[in-house]
Amino acid sequence: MADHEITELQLTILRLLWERGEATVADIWEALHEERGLAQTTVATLLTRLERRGIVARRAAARQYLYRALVTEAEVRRSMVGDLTERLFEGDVTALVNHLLTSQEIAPGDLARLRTLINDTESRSQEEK
Amino acid sequence: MADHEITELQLTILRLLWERGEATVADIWEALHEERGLAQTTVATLLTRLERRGIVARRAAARQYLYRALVTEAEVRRSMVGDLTERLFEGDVTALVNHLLTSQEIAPGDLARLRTLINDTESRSQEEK
DNA sequence: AAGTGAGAACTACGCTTGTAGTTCTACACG
DNA sequence: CGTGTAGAACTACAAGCGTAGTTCTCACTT
Repeated sequence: MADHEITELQLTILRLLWERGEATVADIWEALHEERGLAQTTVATLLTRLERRGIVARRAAARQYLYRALVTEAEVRRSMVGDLTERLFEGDVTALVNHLLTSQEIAPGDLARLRTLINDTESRSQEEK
Repeated sequence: MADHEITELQLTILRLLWERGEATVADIWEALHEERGLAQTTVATLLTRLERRGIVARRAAARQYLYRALVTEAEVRRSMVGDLTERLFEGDVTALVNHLLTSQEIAPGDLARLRTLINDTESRSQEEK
């Protein structure tokens, strides 16, 4: 939906929201400040900005706002993977897969799993007919 | 090599450099200003910044600098795809492929091509043994 | 030698990010 | 009823980006 460009930190926050459904600034901060050492105000700022961009929404609830994501993880993935495919491989998905096969470290066992995935996809699309 | 975060415009410029090997500001500008309507100084600024970041290098040549990329297309792809896989799929490449198969538009014919790719990769890794 | 013109260098500006301090507000408690 | 305080809102700041104008420099031309 919303035009993306989700940064790492934003994604981290979104992931927490997806996990929890709804969360307060304090919730997010608690989950984050261990590893990232962020201030609560930082988290609040981030959430406010995400809200302005229409990526999350919030509702008032007893003293604190409850935030929730307006985009799904699948949407973000689709959008980001799509962008990358477009940018780097002129939209050619098979070129991306080829890249994954050749220059990424793929465990040998993964090849078999991929074959299975492909077969499943194929039979699924067969059924749809 | 260099820590990335290559933006769209930067990638566009890099792509031109990869195509040409070396190019002047004017060359890049010429190739770009049709579609993007950029000023020459803009291109120059971009190249200067990329140089500062160690992503391109330049050498003086008769009145103008010749720029060339210090990173290869494969490196950038590896780095960017790797980042994305990490960010979005916790590094699980097969999860990325699965995503491509299920939620991206893959032409039916692509499935066969993918299978071939996998077979090739497999036999190639067999040979290496 | 002086001038001009192409290209490089410098400066600038609005925007977004990560980061966070400071101030405001309104409820709960005494 | 006054006040402390938690949480929200506002303000701030350095960096990097896209974008580009302005100034500087130096090699050729007259």
